[in-house]
Amino acid sequence: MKREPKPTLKTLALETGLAVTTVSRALKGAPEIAKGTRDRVQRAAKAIGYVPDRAAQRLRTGRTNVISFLLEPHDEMLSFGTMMIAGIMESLENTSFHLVVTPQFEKSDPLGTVDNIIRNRLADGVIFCRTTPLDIRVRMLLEADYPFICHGRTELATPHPFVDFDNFEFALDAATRLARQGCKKLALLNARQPFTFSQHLMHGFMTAVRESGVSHVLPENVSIDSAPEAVRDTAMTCIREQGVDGFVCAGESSAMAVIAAVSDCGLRVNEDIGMVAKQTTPLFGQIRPQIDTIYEDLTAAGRQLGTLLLRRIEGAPVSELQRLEHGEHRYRD
Amino acid sequence: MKREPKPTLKTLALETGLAVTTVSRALKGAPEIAKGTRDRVQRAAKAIGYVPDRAAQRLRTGRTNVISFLLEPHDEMLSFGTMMIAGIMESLENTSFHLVVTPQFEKSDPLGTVDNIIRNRLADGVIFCRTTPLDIRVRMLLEADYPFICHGRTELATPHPFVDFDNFEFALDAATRLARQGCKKLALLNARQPFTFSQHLMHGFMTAVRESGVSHVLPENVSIDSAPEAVRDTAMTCIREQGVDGFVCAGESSAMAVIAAVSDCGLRVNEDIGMVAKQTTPLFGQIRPQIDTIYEDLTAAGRQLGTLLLRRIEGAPVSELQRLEHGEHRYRD
DNA sequence: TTGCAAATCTGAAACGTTACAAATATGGTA
DNA sequence: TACCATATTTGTAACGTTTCAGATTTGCAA
Repeated sequence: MKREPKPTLKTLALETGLAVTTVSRALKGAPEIAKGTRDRVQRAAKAIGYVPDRAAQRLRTGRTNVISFLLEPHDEMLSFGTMMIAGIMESLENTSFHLVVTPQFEKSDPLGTVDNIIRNRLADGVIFCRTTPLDIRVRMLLEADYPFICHGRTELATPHPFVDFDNFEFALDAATRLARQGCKKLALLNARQPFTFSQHLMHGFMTAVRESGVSHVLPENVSIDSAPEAVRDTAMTCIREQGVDGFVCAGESSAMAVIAAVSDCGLRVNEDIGMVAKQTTPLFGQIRPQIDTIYEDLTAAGRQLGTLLLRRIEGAPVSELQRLEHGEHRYRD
Repeated sequence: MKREPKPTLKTLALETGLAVTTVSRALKGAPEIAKGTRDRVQRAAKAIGYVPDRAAQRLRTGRTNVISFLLEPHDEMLSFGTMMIAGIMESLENTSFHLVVTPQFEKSDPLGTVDNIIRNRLADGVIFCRTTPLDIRVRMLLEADYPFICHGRTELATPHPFVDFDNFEFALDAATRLARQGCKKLALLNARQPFTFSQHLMHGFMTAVRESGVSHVLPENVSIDSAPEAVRDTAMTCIREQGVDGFVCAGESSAMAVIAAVSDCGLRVNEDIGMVAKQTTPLFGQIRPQIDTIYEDLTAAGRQLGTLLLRRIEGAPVSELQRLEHGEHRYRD
């Protein structure tokens, strides 16, 4: 690998006849460096294309200029990761931060992953998703006073930065709409138990059920993380054996499975069986028959997560770093 | 942020009564360190949870222990990124490498991104996708003799590592199948021109068309990157005005758009209009009506990319670092 | 002219690691 | 016992940056 020596502060010092220290300070615009010198150094730096060495900076200052994003690679929603990442990247543009994606296989203890980051100062801040009510990662990071932000809320007493989607509202609106459409028995295809947002979904769903007086079913063996085949089978059982005529789907994947189930039952979506699903990709608007959806913008969420985390790193108070986003109705009519 | 001082080589040296140098070499199992000493040091390291400081190593050795993955965040196939990343991560497990995702907005010059990586040695190796026949990134990296691997091939004279999917074969098989099913006029929903694999697709498609004597259409205003609405409109035009009765879809998103188009024309997929699509997510198996697909395993591709790149970094010859993967037929019968 | 504060600039040390040359210990042979 | 080769360990320097304390220069009042 060819390597013409990279320009360093020393190069610049030689070039300008100044001391390394002076060059360093001039580049970051320190006020005790004469204006003329500052300009001269900065011009020289631009000219030879100087960029500070991250490793050296990191070694010296302890700042890594890295944001670590914990990703469960086999997430049910494949597009989830990319959209989040796209958003985070946008928020990091024009900063010196790099985005490191750290695998967090669910079975392998999240503890180890986070502990590793904390103890070896692998990042200046951490972002993660799929938050649980008593999330161990949140507890560890709070304990270490390490900057982080998560997608989803916890039930912990200590407030912490988060970005969440209002899943209560989503499920409430969705179920209410189905009831208004005349559905008599609703099913909720929920997220997996451990995640906080599954409780929000459930709560919203049950509130609507109660308010509108319809009956309901909560399939237990299956979640939006389950294999689509399993979801489809469960949905068919709901339809055939339990008289369900309306589904609230918390994910696109399970929505497709429900559509498949309806079709495989010889019934028609919307006509015979009502559906409202959460939509997170534009793609889903092309599904036929079209269904009512409520849109969650994950790229925007990623952008928020990144932006707020940067603020957190700069020391902003937690109270300014909490966001609850709302869904956008995309109903057919 | 609480910081109990991280154990370093010095800590270990004090603890064991050895010199820092000795500790360093003992930890990497250098043969000139007495067996007993090595064991002692390694045990001590384990005990206090010593992990070498990445910044210091990087500064000293020039090795970054970083793989940079160039990602176009607004890719047409949202799941693409996550699946690739999942694969790359798997290949990096149990190595000291971290995965840095570097944004590569298509309009913003890829030149800058790659040049930055090369000049500032931001990574030990680079992975990217959406390769073009005369890909500028490939040329720059070859020129700099910088380790990299790409998803897709080029037409450059210098051989280089790659992992590609046999899109020629895919399009050939898909079109042939449609012709056998009795379709008379086929359309190819291709990738965008600039990418090498669009030529492979075209070539495979045309070969099948020629061999089976059917007629064909190559919609030009639209690609698998286009908005689904545009694809759908084009597909409807194909069906209504050009008599197309079979589609080869190079992507899931456009496949859904075609299904929508067929449905919106009041026709039935498979019965009236034949389709074969490339499938890259399990989700797509739930689409109704079911359609014939050929499966491309992107996670496996990511795994390959990572593994081969690591070999490249270790100096393996290019000839061992080229792979062409084949699709897996998922036909309905 | 002298003195002194303010304005600029500089040198040395340190972050944690590895490479190199050199020092010491060990064992065996003359 | 003296000596040398081998085995093992050590000290120093360097990677590129920032920080700290200190050095030099400048301008101006006395």
